[in-house]
Amino acid sequence: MTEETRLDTYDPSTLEPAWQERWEREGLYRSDIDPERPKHYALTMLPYPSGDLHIGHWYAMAPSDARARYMRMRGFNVLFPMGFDAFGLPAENAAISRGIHPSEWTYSNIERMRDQLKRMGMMVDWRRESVSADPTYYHWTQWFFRRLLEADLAYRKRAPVDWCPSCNTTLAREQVWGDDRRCERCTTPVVRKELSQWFFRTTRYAEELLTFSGLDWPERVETLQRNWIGRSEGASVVFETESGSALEIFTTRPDTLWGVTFMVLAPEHPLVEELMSDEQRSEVEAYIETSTRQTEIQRESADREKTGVFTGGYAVNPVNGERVPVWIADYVLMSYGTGAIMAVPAHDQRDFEFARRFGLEVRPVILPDDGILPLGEDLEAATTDSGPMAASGPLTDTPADRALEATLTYLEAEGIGERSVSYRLRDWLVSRQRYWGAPIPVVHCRECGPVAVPEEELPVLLPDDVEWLPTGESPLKLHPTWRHVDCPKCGGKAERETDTMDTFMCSSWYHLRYLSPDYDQGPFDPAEYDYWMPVDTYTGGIEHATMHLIYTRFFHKACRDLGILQGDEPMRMLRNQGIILGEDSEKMSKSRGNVVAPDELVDYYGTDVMRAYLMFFARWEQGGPWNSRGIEGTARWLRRLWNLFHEGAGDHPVDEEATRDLRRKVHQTLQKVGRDFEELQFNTIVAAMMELFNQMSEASAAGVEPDAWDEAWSIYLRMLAPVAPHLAEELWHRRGEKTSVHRASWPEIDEEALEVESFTLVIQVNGKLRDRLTLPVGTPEKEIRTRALEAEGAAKFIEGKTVRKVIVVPGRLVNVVVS
RNA sequence: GCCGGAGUGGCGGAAUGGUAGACGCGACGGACUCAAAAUCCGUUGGCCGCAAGGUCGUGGGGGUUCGAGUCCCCCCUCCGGUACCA
Repeated sequence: MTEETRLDTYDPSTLEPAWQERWEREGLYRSDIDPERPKHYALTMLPYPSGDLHIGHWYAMAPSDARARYMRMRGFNVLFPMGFDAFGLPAENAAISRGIHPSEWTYSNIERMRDQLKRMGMMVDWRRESVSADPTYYHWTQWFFRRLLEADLAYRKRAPVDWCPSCNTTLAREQVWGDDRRCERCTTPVVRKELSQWFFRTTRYAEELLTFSGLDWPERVETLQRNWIGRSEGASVVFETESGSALEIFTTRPDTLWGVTFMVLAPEHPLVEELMSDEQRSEVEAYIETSTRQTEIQRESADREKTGVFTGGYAVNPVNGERVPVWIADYVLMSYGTGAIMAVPAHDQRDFEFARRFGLEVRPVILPDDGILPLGEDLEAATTDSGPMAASGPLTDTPADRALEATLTYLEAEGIGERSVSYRLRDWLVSRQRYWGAPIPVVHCRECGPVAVPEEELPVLLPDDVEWLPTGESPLKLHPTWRHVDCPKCGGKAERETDTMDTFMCSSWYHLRYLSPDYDQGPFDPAEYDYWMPVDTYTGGIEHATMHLIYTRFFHKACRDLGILQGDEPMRMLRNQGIILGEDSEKMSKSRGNVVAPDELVDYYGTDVMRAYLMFFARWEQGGPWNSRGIEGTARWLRRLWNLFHEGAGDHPVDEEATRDLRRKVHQTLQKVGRDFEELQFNTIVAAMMELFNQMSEASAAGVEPDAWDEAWSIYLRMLAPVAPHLAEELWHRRGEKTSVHRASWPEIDEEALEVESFTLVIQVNGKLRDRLTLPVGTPEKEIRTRALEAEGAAKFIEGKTVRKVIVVPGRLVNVVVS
């Protein structure tokens, strides 16, 4: 190829496919276990095969690929695999609207996207490709489900769940987004439905999921997860009811126990039935009825007026023996804490509003700053005072900073309550009423209840012949024969579970399947696991902070506890790319017509230009609006680079200084590029290389030593290899190299070349820049000082003033303080 | 409301507490061309000035410091998350 293409213009359209073909033929990107070398597992989030590789995919993957390539040149044995998150709704919707089988739709999309990915020039070992819709894959998704079920980490319960009326399926809490509770996929507002569904016990790992030790994750993601998990410390306190049951509540303010004037239960609370008096029965039942209906319609805003009803029952406050009325209200949620609260209207705004609405007593028990306890009826809102406790029996006068601790100690000593922690995190709802997913490997038997499908019968295959009607029922339920089976336990008549699994279950372990996609003795080959795991660099969008990234951490920890794998965390380092917006700064969408089509750009500019521009155009973690003219700059850079390479340094007499300066710049750039690759600061990598290129241009005009020129190119092309792999390879071979630049190692920095003979001394007077001097390195401080004071630009600002102080920063600047 | 993050030229963006605006886009001027495009060279934060130079300048206000885009406090705006979570 080197001969034929020696035409002299940079033509990516011939050069790029030729190299791609050769790399594939030579197996350049195969990664195998090599105990001799340190490993590096680089991973980008599993793409959904939606049909075409869009600019967002490019943005996620091309810079990540450059980073992986850099790590490989640094001597790591790099695994950078790729696959597809192939189950999911769009495939099924295509079936419904166009009559194409979801499988056909999915696999033809995969074909196309695989080609597009190859065209990007990614360093992917395609032998390890995994597709989550393959039976050889979901076999193990089902196997994991079984293991979780055996360990009681999967369970089935009837509960009010979020239902998307457009997707016709339930959703996990994490998949309901925004103020108005919309479906994460299709933005339809969700509704509540009471259904029997499968859940994973993510809450069992709430505490452990809060620690991120040993992880290099963005602070932002950790915060999102912490908030999502929502840990609150407090006390659980038991109130006896007059009907004889124990009513347990959770509170973060046990120090206000003496201010309790009533209790509130969630309408669904199991004790409601027992507590309500005959007189209140009809009213209570009517309230329960309307509150259930209300949540079905839509969740109303938080600031609507409080509603509730008295149950007619009473409980006894364990700290003072007082009899307090028990109410029900929908501002208390069954799904948090114990579904019951003690109400302290004087110090909790929600309780306050409720008390005022229904004429309940308000009793302050925290002294305000003025030291005078107000009357409850005078308050206009719950107080946020932080004075000592008041009217609180034995704890009266306890100062605020000791109040919580003192109360907890008191409660424990008296046997009334104990320290307790509550989490906002809910268990993960994994049932989906859709066809195109991994079937839940369970059989329902009238005699034995839900029974796991035996391991040797896995996978439970999806039948091909199914009606895809958006009925709200699982399509598998409508299949004439599929669901009828014998119970694996008793042999009696039974039915298969017809729901499929949330696709987040598939993506919770794909990084493990990549290790050994053909392995059939288990989900992954332990030898591969031992060598490659954990993932060293994980890249993807921030939108998965509380979905995929919590699920996969939970999954990993659960599997660790089941003895399936080792280690506490699946992904050591995480980085998020931002979003590319349209040129109008709006989110890209077909309806807005602001979508950037990568294929067209690649046709026009080539992959290398595209890759380089994606690295350069914005801060990667931030993203931003696309600028189609900006790409010209990157294209120009590579074209000029091509030209300069072929023009050479020319025949000028050698300029020693230019030569020294060039070598210094080369090694400085090498240092900067290496540092920035480590931190995934892609934009400054390209900027630094452009700067070096500019200096090489100047140096060639000035005249440089051939050895220095040669060295510059040798280093330049290796730095370029991760960014523009095809161009770097082509020029590398044109220099006469016989092996691939992608097998070359990252250049070594020559510390000597970095040394400088002189430096610019900045002279400030009162902090303002007044002059600059070029001085030899090693100029004694005393001389620096005098030279600074005499410097022309500075002198006129010093004249006639008193020099108070002279700050000398060696090798950098002098600041003369005058007055 | 609460929890994060961000505000730097016309634009994208650079800057271990030490020369603000690297690099690129755009714009302007010039060369080449019959012409245009491409390419090449130069200029390009605002204001004052013929110039030398001066002066202002990193959302606003205060502070720490010899010195602040960078650290601290208060505020404003935008973006993201979350929201009757007891």
